[in-house]
Amino acid sequence: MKPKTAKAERTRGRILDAALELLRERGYEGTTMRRIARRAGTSVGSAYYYFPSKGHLVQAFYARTHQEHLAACEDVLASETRFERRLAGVLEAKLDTIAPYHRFSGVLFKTAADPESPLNPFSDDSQPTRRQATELFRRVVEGSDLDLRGPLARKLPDLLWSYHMGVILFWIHDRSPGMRRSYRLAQRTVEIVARLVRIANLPPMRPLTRAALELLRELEELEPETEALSKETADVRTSG
Amino acid sequence: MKPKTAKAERTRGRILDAALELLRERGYEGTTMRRIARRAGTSVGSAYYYFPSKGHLVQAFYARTHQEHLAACEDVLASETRFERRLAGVLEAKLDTIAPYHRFSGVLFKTAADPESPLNPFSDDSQPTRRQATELFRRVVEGSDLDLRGPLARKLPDLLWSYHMGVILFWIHDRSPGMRRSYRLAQRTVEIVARLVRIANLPPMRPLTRAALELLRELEELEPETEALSKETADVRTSG
DNA sequence: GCGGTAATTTAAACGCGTTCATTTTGAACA
DNA sequence: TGTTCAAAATGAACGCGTTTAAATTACCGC
Repeated sequence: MKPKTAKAERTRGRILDAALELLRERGYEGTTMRRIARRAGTSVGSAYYYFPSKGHLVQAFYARTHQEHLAACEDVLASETRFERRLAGVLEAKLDTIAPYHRFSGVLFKTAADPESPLNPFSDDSQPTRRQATELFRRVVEGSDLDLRGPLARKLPDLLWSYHMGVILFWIHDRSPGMRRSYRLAQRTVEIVARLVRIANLPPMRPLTRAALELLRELEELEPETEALSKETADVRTSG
Repeated sequence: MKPKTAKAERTRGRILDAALELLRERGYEGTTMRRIARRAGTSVGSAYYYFPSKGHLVQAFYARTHQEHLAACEDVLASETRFERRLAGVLEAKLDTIAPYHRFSGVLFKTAADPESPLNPFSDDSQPTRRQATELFRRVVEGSDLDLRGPLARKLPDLLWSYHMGVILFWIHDRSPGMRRSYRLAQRTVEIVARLVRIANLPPMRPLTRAALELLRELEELEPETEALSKETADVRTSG
């Protein structure tokens, strides 16, 4: 529910602030709806009046860390032109940004695998954040020394986003001090990814590259619903 | 808690049966501990006497579907020798096996991303199941026409297991009728994976392959704890 | 300022997973 | 057969996320 009065605006703000504070201080499980309400000086029902679920509050938390990540990327994206450096810079900035939340990252990120959850990166609720994320990887590619054309150029940002989610999945399970292994994984896989991308369009690899891109295209074609259709086709589907 | 009397054995069995039935009938959320206890003709405390948490009951459910999957793979592993066919057969058998559980798969599999959860495939509780799974992919490779040697041969089963988890992640989010897109993804990526594996040891790809395998080795070296150490090192760590 | 109506706030309630003090059971031994 | 005691079973209780009916508040046209 969007606030419609000035006071409501303030209440909503207090709830969100309380939630973000508590998530930082106590992690996901330690952040209960009752505690959020108490700190915000309101009632639990009020929190639900503005946010449909606890997950939506966490979603706001994600959005904020994503903003921090974007800011942390600006330097490297402005100064580096080598693809490897740009990609590594973005990934390291990401790991730096999310580092404070590692101890409760599991619960925080696990729900991302649940198709019903608002935290799922493919859900409608996450679309703005995800769009911004692939946009970031588009900048990584376009400002780099890679000279790509054709379908690979179009699809690469999405592929890099998926790859970056893989790094995060690894990070979630990383128990090494300072998440050393995750930084190492990022560094080393960046080298490999860059080499793969650079040779993808060379003659010996062309058929394989073509097959992979063709697969992506086909899967998109089979995509059951995109944002625009979902409402109109709902009735059609049930009657068909 | 392990049952120590014949009657206890029966109680434990009734609880497990009730849980598996309900998971099939009503999915994860519909399967409450109270309902499990009622159907088993016992109390909720009793269920907790034998199973530490609801997650451990689900873990038993996993183990059973994995057994079904193994059985469903026997035919193709006995008759086919082409690597592509063996891998595709195993993946299709997997999708077939888990198909009945798709509607509640999200909640069922999401917890796999939580490092604290007993369902996490890297957790100690899941180790037997995971060992069996990589063992399955070892059979896929070893009974095939692939002529591999060296580190790639040793690591390939683990890599295939990770790849297969990726297919499952896709399947969880797949909303197409009959999970068409997932089957298609499996078919097509198998072709790509097979081609990648076959060319990995060819001269032009050697350096890249070597780099990737070196990365795997290094990450294993940094691995913070393996099953054997965890207890002894716990004290050391806290005092260091 | 006032009254009406829509927006906001509240507290109680629900069912959930989990815990625990307590009671009951049953097998081994006298 | 009766006694003992670990094993097994119980149900009330806790805090959680979420829902809801009812009460209160803020705003707008008079």
